[in-house]
Amino acid sequence: MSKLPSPKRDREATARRIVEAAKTVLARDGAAAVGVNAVAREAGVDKQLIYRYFGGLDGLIEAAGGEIDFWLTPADDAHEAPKSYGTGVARLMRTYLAELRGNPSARRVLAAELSGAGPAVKTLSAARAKAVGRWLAGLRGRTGNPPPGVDAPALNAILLAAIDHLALHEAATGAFAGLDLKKPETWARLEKALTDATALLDRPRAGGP
Amino acid sequence: MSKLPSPKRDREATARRIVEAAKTVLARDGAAAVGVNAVAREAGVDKQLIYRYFGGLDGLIEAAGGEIDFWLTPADDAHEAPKSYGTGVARLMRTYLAELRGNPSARRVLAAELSGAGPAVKTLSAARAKAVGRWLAGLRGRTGNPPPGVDAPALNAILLAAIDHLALHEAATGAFAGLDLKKPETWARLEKALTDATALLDRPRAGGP
DNA sequence: GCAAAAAGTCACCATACGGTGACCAGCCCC
DNA sequence: GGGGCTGGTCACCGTATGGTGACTTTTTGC
Repeated sequence: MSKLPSPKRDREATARRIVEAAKTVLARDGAAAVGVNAVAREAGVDKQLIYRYFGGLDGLIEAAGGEIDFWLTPADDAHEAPKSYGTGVARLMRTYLAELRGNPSARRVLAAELSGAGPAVKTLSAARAKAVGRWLAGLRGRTGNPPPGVDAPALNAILLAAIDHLALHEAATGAFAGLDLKKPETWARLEKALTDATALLDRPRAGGP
Repeated sequence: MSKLPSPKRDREATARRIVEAAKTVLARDGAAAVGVNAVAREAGVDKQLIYRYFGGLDGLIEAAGGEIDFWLTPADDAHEAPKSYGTGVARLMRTYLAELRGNPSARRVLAAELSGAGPAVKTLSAARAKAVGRWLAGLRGRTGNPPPGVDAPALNAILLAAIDHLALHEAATGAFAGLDLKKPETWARLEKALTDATALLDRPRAGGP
């Protein structure tokens, strides 16, 4: 047998385990905790291997960053076409919000981007930006373009930013701007307000008819 | 001379310097950097004093947290009453956005809340929540209440969350949801979209007349 | 079969951290 | 003056980090 490596002493498998451990640590303990020792410990491997295989933490992060789609399981609920661009966005926002609130790992990655900790940031946010872009483009393909005179990208960005921020605050502080984010009814109100805001996407002008 | 303490060996002054140093470190290096050693070094003081005067890091944070209004120089532009609740909120949001974008220390504190690093979070966010609450209440006092049927707190929270998040992303990654946050025209678009969204605050119902 | 290369492990270094105890140096008051 | 008291400093401990060199064990190629 020439090509199949025996189960032990397999470089590729070990490198994979290291990358996986890095993602795990990032998701579980946050960006600040991602270090050579912690990752090696998580992987059950000597940290020396990280230096050998990836040239250090930076290389590891770069390698791991490329694999981070795991946190945006897109939930492509494309099964039926929405009535309008705005209602499509509304549904997408609700889906995204639910996904984010139920996914601590995703929130950790989100927070990591903001903290600006280390070189992980740019690779992570680049990957995420691409995913979000693809996502919105897909929606536009399904529902047609928003009406002219409406700056859909700007409004979408605002809604997404709000969702990200509120989900982050739910986990970090449990409150925001006087709202108790631990109560389910607060989230119902926020969801409704979010949905109402998407109505702006379907008007030719914000001022009304 | 009975009451004036000599320039050295003044407990109150030293304690003040320590608190000041803590705030400086927090604003300059972020929440993760706030530690006994770093603060003592910044204050030019032995860390032992931190334990003696504040009982440790937690006490210090608590003492410093109470003083943190510095980053929300409120810019109380109350000089003239706005036409409606919505336009008042719009102006307030614009002011807040400008303040936040121009104040790196404020952003650091904001990010600190999200990172959930250490015990600083809860005191900080509590102080901030109180300030924001006072702020919005003041506005309501000047412009009257929003029309019924509009969930103003929820929408305000969404707008504030979006502003926070976008300002944070400008500093951390320079982009969000496909928008280039380094270009001034992007911010003009966002400001306009934000302003448009505040129009929802003046309608009795989001669905139109 | 055997040597070389590769995979994995161990021991160590310098540094920094949070935390604690002992030690000086002024001040106040009896 | 001579205790106390208190503000301030120094030295140290245990632990954890990032990083490096030397070592052993396995796999591979000839």
